[in-house]
Amino acid sequence: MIVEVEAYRGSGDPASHAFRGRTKRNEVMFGPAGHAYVYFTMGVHNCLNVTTEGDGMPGAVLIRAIEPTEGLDLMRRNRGLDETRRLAAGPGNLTKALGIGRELNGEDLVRSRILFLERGENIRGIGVSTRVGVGAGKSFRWRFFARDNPFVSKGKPSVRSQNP
DNA sequence: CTCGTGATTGACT
DNA sequence: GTCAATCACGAGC
Repeated sequence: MIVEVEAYRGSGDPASHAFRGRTKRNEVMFGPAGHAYVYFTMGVHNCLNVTTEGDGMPGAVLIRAIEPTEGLDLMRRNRGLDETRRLAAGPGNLTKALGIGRELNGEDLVRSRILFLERGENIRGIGVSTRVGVGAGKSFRWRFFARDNPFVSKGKPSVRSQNP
């Protein structure tokens, strides 16, 4: 169950990979909505996004944390960690737990049998904050998370914010 | 618990 | 050459 996400857009969002236009890395952000955008960062981690907008309008939602509900053993093995609360708390941890790599970049999440989303219960009590790891000047309050859910990551939002 | 720091690849300027 | 949509770990409180 997804418990923490952040939104990114190309136009008017300096923190977005797509802010300065189309590149080899970010091209799936410019494609149709509902595809996986997987990128590698900090020399170590992959991060999973779901594209939005589409039709030449770049956009994506970064999946930052999930509450594991099944496949716990596999996730523990992938992470080399026992503690359930931290298995998939944080975008890098999440992709490692689920075994998601850049080979899934561009995957059609509507049609794929490998990677897809299912509808679950609506989450009650959604918190809003600035995005994690984004410079203060670029920080819209576009992080959304399940309040009081222990599986949300411990990343610190930046202090200042401005919503367009 | 919080804070500071190093790791390590590759995309972009 | 710069630096990033991060994480783990160790020191200190």
